[in-house]
Amino acid sequence: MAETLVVIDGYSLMHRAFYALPILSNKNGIYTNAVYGFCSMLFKIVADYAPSYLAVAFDHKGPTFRHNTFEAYKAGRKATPEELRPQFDLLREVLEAMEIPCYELAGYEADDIMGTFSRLAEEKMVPCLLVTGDRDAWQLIGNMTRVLFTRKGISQVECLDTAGLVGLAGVTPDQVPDLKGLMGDASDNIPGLPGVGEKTALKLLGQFGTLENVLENPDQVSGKKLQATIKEFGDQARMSKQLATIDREVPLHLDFAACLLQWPPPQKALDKFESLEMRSLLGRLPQAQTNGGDKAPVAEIQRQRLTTLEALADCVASLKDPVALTLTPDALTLADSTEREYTVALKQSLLDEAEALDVQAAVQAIQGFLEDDKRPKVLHEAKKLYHLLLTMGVTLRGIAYDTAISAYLLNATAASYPLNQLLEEAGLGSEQQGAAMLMRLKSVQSDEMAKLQLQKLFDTVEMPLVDVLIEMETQGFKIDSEALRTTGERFADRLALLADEIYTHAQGKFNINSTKQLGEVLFEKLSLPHGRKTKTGYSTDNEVLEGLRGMHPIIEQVIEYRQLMKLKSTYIDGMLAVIDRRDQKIHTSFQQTVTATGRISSTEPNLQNIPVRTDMGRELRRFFVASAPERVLVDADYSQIELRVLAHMSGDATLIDAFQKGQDIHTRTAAEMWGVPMDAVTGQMRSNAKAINFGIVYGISDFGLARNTGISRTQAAQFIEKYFETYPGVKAYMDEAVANAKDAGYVTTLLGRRRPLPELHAKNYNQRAFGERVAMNAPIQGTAADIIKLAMIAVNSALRKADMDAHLILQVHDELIVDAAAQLQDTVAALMRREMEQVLALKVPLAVDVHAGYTWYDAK
DNA sequence: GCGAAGGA
DNA sequence: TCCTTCGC
Repeated sequence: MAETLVVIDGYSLMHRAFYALPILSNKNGIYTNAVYGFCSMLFKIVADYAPSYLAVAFDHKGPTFRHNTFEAYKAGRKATPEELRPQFDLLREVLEAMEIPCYELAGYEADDIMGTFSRLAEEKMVPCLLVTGDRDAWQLIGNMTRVLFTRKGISQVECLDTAGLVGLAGVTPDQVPDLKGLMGDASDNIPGLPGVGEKTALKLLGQFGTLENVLENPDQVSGKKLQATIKEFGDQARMSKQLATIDREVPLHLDFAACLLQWPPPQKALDKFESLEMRSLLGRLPQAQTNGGDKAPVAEIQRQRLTTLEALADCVASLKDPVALTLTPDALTLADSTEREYTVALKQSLLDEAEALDVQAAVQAIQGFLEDDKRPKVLHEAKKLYHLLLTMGVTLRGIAYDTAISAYLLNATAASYPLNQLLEEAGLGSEQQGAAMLMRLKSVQSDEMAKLQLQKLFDTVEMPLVDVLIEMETQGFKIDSEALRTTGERFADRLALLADEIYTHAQGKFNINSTKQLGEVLFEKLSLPHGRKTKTGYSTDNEVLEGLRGMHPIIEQVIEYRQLMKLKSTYIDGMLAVIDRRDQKIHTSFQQTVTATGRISSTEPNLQNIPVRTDMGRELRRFFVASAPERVLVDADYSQIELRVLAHMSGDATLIDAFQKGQDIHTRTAAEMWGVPMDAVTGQMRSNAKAINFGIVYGISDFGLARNTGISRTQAAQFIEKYFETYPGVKAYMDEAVANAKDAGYVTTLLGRRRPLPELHAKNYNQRAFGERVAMNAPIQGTAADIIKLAMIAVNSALRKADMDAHLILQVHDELIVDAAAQLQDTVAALMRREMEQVLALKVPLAVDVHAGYTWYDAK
């Protein structure tokens, strides 16, 4: 088609886009999903139809000529959602930048403008394509005019010409207003004939051709009731038809020359996409014009449907490694590096149920492939898939590439890594999420990782770690649930007693767990002096309560109540709730793509925050036991790993010396800071030095240090200064780390793990200061995380190589726990110490403490 | 500092 | 959602 005019119904398409896409906001908190969807659709139309002219028509706010005819026209429409409304102005900005004209006119709707456009186009013999979800526009279809109808969401569209319309709706374009006049339209509040729906209306039009003919010959209509309706409501039907009839003579100058489409769009539009974080759109523009340039064109994927288990089995046998695989409730898809995707529809799918295969059967058909570790697999969130397949009796092996983990290495600060978003960001669109797209994503990510030198970290640390984490999760941690339950009951009794005493002192019952109510009781009813306030009331945290100790007997009881409550609810009831009935074990989930620093986290339950600091809390570790009576737990933890890493990375002579001599680091720090011999360091001095070392490790501010030690902020700042004088190498390293980070926009660990730091260029001082602390701290904590990950891989591999009856079951940041046969206790202890200490050579030795015992309490 | 969790 | 508390 030589030249085509495309006119888009802006309001309609924005609505479709808005409801089709999740409400996403960009980093400035601006909602952009509808604008994005609109543009995505626009891009697709341009790609598919290559129009010469393009315009967007909008409804004008305020009444239209239709309201003069019928007051209630479009009454009762839902208000535009809060998240959508501001996007219309944004869309206009985008369209302006693309130099695409927008038309609207007081008193008219987008339909009328489209109708006028299409009349003009027909007069000029220019083919015209109208894009809208509004069925009214179907009446505009003609020789030169077609309607692109958004069926569902924005991905499915249908291009309708006259024949297509007759096939779809059973009416000709001319009859569309008649149809609506008869049946009405609830969404526009057009009445039509009462009791006449689509079926009756179509029947009548089939018989009489037009609405007028129907109204003039009511007696020829079958059915007494219908005849009466037609006689009584004839005028209403005429008016309804009139309302539904599009005005093709809008008094508006429609300038085709102004609609001449620029493609690719001008640079200012590309900048606009960039600023709105719609970079993926850029990748869909013609090659020569893109900014970055090297995005692969999104080629068509050839899909092949597999409908038998035999075909599925043949398929995996024929695919070249590595093989990408996705499994959703709807479908199993497979692909290798060729551009073909094999799809198996699954039973749960509502569509094609007859032809669909059973998941279990499909998985079993390729069990050999799934369990073959010699067949590398590309997956998204592989660990999740592993557990899913395990419930079907299949052990997933050969996990070679996880796109979620790759995305995490490329940007560790994202909130999550959903596949559709990754595809979108990679410029691959978000609609198709099968194995072929997964394969393409891998290739985009691999290029990115190569550029950022993350390949080695990915291949030698993160991917091998997946198998280790899987094994740990599968092994689980045995719990003495009987004893745990008994203790829970004891705690409950004690809590009830405490509550009673607290109520007596408060002269009345209240909810002690409610900080609001507790604050009111303490600071209003009992008139105790209140300290800090939070946003919503008095602060009642432990620090405040400790300050009130001795002022009222209720205080100590509240403190004890708080502690017991925490222990009972989180650690007793919380653990009891997640013990696997089959094996009396807790199987935590390790998250590999969550923390900004590179640590792993543990959920459902969190086994990385089991109490150890207080005596009562530590007692709970007695319920975490070896998996059988003749077995033991071997617990190995790195001593001061972060400070050792700091010594290595900063090269500070004093710090290195301290560790090489195996000295107590806090005592040495105190001795250096106050210029006294180590044996003259008092408990207070050591404890202050410890607080500063703690602050260095966790990147706290002078403000935070002051809070933790109870000294003033100024004094804390002086302490920090003094620390830096003591360790000038550390000071120099920290300064350089911040300067480098400001320059590069990110920091890295020893193994090259990256953390982006946009905060460093924030206008706000606090944000910037925060960024600086992160720049100093993240490489330290992140490197420590790298090291223990290496250690996990090394320990696991050594245990497996020696085929020992011993398994890693837990990691707590600087600590690894192995469940082992009792006779292996010393062997395993030695193995763990060796592997952990030797995993990486630093300028200072890595020291590991190892303990063993039947319970976790005894193994510390 | 980070992350997980419970309770209101 | 906020507050609090547990670990590293």
